[in-house]
Amino acid sequence: MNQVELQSTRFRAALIAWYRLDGRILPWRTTADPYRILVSEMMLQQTQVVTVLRYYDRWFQLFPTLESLAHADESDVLHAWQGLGYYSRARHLHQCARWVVEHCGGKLPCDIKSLLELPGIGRYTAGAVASFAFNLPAPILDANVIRVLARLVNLETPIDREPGKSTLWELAEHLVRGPEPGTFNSALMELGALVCTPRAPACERCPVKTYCRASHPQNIPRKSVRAEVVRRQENYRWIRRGDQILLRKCAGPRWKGMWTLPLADEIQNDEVPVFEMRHSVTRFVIHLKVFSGRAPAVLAPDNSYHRVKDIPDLPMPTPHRRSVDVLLGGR
DNA sequence: AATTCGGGGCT
DNA sequence: AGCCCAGAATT
Ligand code: SF4
Repeated sequence: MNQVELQSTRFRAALIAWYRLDGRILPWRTTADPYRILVSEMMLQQTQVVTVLRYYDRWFQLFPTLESLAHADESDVLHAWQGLGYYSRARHLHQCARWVVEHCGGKLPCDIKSLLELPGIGRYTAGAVASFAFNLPAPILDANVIRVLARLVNLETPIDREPGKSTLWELAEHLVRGPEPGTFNSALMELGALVCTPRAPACERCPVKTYCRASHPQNIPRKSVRAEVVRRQENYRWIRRGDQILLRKCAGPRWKGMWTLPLADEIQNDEVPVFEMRHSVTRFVIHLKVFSGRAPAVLAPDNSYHRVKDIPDLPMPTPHRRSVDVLLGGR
């Protein structure tokens, strides 16, 4: 065994030993069911653990198996995802379930290449399913692992473009080729979540500090400069006809398949909003304003009326759900 | 390679 | 107020 391999072997052992003692018990860590692993990985994309915990268990009450998800209506799937954001994840997960039930006998594939062909599954999620559900030595690279590995090798180039990205993938690929690849990947992520944190890493209690080359870990990872924030205003109408409200079904890509208030095309200077709020979509800060309106003579093709009692069951993005709740509650 | 896609936790 | 988060798809 050469020097590098010897170091790697000890590194893996130290990290896994720490994880067994200090790792958190999370719902998706106490199962090897590929469906449950997949749902957790889809929900956790760009979403913090505490947020996912509010959705995870309820998901399986609604869709206990991959097959039940495959047979569900997209509207119900989006409704269960309501509030989590990045709704294409829900639509892709639904499409994924239908594909696997239709073409794979209801069993998720375990090899990376097949997993990558499924909708919504990229390099990270494929590796996560392969390693967590099937215990295969597939690398993962998420925000936690990026931070840990970049600091370990003191990577000072940007981690969100080449050649930094490939450097990290190769390192992850090398390290996972040891015993218990699934546990190792979990441990790597957990170190990033609990010890090797973004602002102030707790190096003094780090189980792999003797392997770490970062001189100023708080300055790593480095990222490309992000786009400037752009402010936008969006105007909507509150149109009531008896016990019904006019809504619009989004055709996407933003909020595709979900219901919002109908867009207002022209606002007169003297109109005063009946509701307003700010919310953000990545680099956009959106000032949402709702104006009272009259029922249009001709209904736009994507608009339709819905009874007040049915609105809770429609999938709606958070800002519009809040608008409707306030406007209905404040009668 | 750059941009888009949500929403909330945390400092 | 700004940064960050178990990323993927599209352009
Ligand atoms: S020593 Fe510090 S910077 Fe290095 S891996 Fe551990 S926590 Fe992160």
